[in-house]
Amino acid sequence: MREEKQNRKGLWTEEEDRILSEYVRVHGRGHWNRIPKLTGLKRCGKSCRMRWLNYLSPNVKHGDFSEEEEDLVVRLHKLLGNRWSLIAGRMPGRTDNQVKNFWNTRLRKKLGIEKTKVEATRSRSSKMHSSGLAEETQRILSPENFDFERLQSSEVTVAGNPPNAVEMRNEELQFGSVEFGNSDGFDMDGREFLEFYDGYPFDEIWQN
DNA sequence: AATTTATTCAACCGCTAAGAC
DNA sequence: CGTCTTAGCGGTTGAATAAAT
Repeated sequence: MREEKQNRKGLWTEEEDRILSEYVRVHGRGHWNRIPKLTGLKRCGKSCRMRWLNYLSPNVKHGDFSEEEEDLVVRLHKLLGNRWSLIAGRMPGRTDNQVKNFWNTRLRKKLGIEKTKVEATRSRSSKMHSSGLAEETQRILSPENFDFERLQSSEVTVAGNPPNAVEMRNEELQFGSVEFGNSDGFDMDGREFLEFYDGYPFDEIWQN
């Protein structure tokens, strides 16, 4: 018995957006795959979740990235690699998808970055929680790979409020201790470095 | 003006972690 | 414990649009 529950794919129509927005307004976010049943929307839960988080949510900022945002993406990518969600978590109003697209289409070209080298593709949290981030941070912060003078002589400004960790649950994030340039007596852990790096008190960012 | 080629980015897919039961 | 469901991440695709020919 082939039920006719063929879900739609492709771009969302205004009507579909309206239905999804109304559902979220009434029921809140979550339990996305109830939506097709409750609303008759011909979209799978995963698609609904994505559409809300990346487009319909009022937290999402639309339009081109500003100069400041671009600068921040460059810096954070240098520090964190292709961890788009982490980067987006530090960019108010921007989603991981937006950051990823922006990097791959505009910045990669602009910065003259060739193919995908063996670049920090840390897939996912298990690695972030354990030694993965510490290792990666070590690598990036090593004197060969990082220009501290340039970093220290520049200012980081971010429009809007400090990014919060809502929907990200990054408060569990832990940074391994990082030592670099023992010769110049530079010594901070990853947490201290991030504070230094973008000028926000760590707790302000990572605890909601 | 028509056709081809390149660019953009919304959306998809597979996979994994975490949670529910 | 195991199995099922839900949430989340990042690489990749392809339709829509723009630029080039």
